[in-house]
Amino acid sequence: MPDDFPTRYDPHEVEARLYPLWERRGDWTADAAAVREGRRRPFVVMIPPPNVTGALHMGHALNNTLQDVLCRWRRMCGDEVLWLPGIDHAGIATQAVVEKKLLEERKTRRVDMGREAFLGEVWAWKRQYGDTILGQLRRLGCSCDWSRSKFTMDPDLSLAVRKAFVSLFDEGLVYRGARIVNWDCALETAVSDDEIEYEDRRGKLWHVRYPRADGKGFVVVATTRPETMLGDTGVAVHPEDDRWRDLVGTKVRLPLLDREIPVVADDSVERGFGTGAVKVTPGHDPADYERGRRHGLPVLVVLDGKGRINAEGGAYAGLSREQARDRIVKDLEERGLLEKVEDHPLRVAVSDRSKSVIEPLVSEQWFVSMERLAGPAIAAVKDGTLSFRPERWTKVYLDWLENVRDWCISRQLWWGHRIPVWYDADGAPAALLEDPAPGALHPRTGKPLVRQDEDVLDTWASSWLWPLSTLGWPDRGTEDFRAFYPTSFLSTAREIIYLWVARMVMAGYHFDGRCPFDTVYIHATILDGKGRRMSKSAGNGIDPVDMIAKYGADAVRFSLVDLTTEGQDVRLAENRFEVGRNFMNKLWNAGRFVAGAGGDRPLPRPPEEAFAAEDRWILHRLARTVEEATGHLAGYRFHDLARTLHAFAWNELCDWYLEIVKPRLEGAPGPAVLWTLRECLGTLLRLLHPAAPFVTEELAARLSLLPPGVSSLGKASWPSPVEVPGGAEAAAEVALLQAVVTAVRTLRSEKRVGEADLVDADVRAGEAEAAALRRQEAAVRRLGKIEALAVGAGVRRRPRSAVAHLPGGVEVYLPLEGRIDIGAERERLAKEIAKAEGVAASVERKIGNADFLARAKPEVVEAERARLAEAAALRDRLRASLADLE
RNA sequence: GGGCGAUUAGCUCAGCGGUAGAGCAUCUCCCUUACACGGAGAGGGUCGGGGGUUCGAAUCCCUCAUCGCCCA
Repeated sequence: MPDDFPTRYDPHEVEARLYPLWERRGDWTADAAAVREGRRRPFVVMIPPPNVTGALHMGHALNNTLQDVLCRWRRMCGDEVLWLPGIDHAGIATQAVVEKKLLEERKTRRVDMGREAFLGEVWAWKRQYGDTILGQLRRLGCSCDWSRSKFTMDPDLSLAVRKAFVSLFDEGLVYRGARIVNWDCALETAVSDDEIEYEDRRGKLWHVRYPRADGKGFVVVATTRPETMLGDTGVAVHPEDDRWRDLVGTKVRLPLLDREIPVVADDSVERGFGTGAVKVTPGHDPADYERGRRHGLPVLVVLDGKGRINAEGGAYAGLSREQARDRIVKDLEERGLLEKVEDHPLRVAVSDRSKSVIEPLVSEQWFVSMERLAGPAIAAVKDGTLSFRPERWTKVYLDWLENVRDWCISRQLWWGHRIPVWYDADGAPAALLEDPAPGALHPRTGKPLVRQDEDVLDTWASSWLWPLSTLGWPDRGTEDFRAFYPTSFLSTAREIIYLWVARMVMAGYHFDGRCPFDTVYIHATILDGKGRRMSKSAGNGIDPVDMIAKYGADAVRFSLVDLTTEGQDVRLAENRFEVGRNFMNKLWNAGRFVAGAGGDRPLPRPPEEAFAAEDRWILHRLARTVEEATGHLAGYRFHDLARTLHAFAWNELCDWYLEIVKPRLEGAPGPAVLWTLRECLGTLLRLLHPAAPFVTEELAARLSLLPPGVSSLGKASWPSPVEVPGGAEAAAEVALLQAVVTAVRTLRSEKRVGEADLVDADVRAGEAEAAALRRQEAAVRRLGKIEALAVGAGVRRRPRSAVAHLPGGVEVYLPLEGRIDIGAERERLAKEIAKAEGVAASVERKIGNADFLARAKPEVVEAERARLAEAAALRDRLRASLADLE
């Protein structure tokens, strides 16, 4: 074996060499002209753009592996594939990271340095770290079209965002207003409903006495958040609550601030909660906001952006939420206004980004009115234009769209797309496609524009345009847009079905009139070995880059593909990658073996009659494998794909074909065996190439398995099944060979006869089987380590020989006198007889059942009859064997 | 509170109406000239509990239990 074909596959050298070669050669650069001229069908995938702040995690590794598998496959099928990569500016997350860094390193806050300077810092940060994750995708082997890589804040994509905003504004679908929003006090910005999560916490329920204005005692209200009483503008009771009926329309005095507030009746009040009377704080509670609106109560906001009590809070102004609560509770207690305190479980809203407790508060924000946009997105799945895999995610998508709420799109941040709205001195807004010149006038009011809106847009306001904007929209006439839009396939995580997928569909329909993709594949969630989500904070993550370093990219990819069953979550422990690594090494060695046997040079296909039975068999199996693998890919059945290829390569090609054929490879091997080996290996490498691009490419090159004029496996055509004359008959012959060899091996192992010990074997079989076995005699003897093999219908069992009973009446005898423990043998046979009797009896019962005969499908009945015959025959033969033993 | 998913060999999971499967782990043997990241063989499951439909259920329906995710 040549030294340059080491016994172990070294992924790192191969990966480091091949990837840059592929990329430099532009193998994945999509050709719009080929599509426009009708030469190729497009297959377009938009990468879910990872955050600039991000590093590759297992979810990315899985998602992008699956996308790459499909892209590489479709490319081999002759499609013009565009897999467009890019990054998302991730407004909140990125700004938070940079702010933190500045504070730590320079003790500077963004407000101290100003907007311009701060944005300069973020851009610098983006330039430094922005491509990290894209580099990691390269290590994974992703075949993205890097020439078209995009960033959501690129000028062209920013223009798209601006265009989208202005047109929505002009259509009246975007509006500004004071609404209750989720306020993140740490990041000092509003966030959307979809960017918060809920946590169960232990809290308290404070029962507070609100004195009646008429001096006749108190109304006791229960609250989990006493500090918000500073913003109370009413007390509400249920209209049919007899306890409070006479109170409706009167007033109570708000303690501590000594403000008179009305008691109103509202049927949203839960009578069973506390005393049935609740405080109404329209400025700081979504339900109270609605109640306040119904009853015309004023809205008081008592917190500032950092969550501190503002001037409305009188003596409490300047205190944090927590301090204010303590002080207020203490003050109430001192005044005898605290009736009782109970433990009370509650769910608090927490910001996804900062993990700080969300403060609902009323503030002026921009909203997108969603209902009209949702209509076509709903229709798309109902009429089949858009489908989800697995299908059940459709419901999740529909549920959200059918109950969609308006989308708060303004963020009090600096990093992002600045809202393209200017105001005149009266505060009338104008949304403009281009920055106005100094002194420009408001297009509607004619007054000078004096200032631009300070806020930026939610990051999703650019992501939802991703398929459109990356291809040139708002210019729908670009070559790329005309060739590649709408796209084909989107693979993403379930948690962004609404955040991203639904919104992309809405944007697609609204701005272009078409659905942006036709298939949405929701990939598995990766959990740790104990079934928990992997997360940085839990410290239970497995870093894919580490795994690639340790096991190789192909091993990681193949393992992930193998783990991907339809929609099921994946519990991932590190040793799962050994499956992939071991398989890659197996392949490598199969290649090494074929090369060593002289199979590394192309040769013409020999005439049909040159092929031996095992050649026809393996080629027949290869054709089935091609069929199955193709079907699995077309159906997104990734696990099945991996399993099919693994089983063929390992359990058929390596375990049997290579072993059977070894003697034919000694000296000067004939063309049939070499050709068959090359055909199997070459086809297998192509089938595996989408999942494991590196080893397959390397082996194809080393063994000259690339078709003439083709520079890379990725450019070779996807195999089609090639039928083999006599394939099925050859398969039967090899199956018999396998059965006999396996039986001999099992008997030896049971009888403790080592493989070094050659034994004789006698096989009794019918004429057809005997003939087949005689043809395969050399292989049977070699694989079974058999000295002399006697085969025939007349073969009789020699005394004291071990016996194995095979289907079809074939019996294998190993004369091992002296090595057989008669007692143990008797026991074994008795056990097998009992088993055969059990099967026979149960099948007899079944066949004896008239209902079964009448109602079961004929082929099932037939199969059961055959099964009974087989079981009965086996039982009889086993009994005879037992009798022989006595 | 509503929805979705899971519960199959020691572990991780396939199978989803007609004889219970894989990988890993375990046990035995083997460094046989492709591979010990390997080869040969073996053991191991009343398919969460209960009820139903069916000639027949791990597979369909109902119900209970446990775990997980999403939404409110």
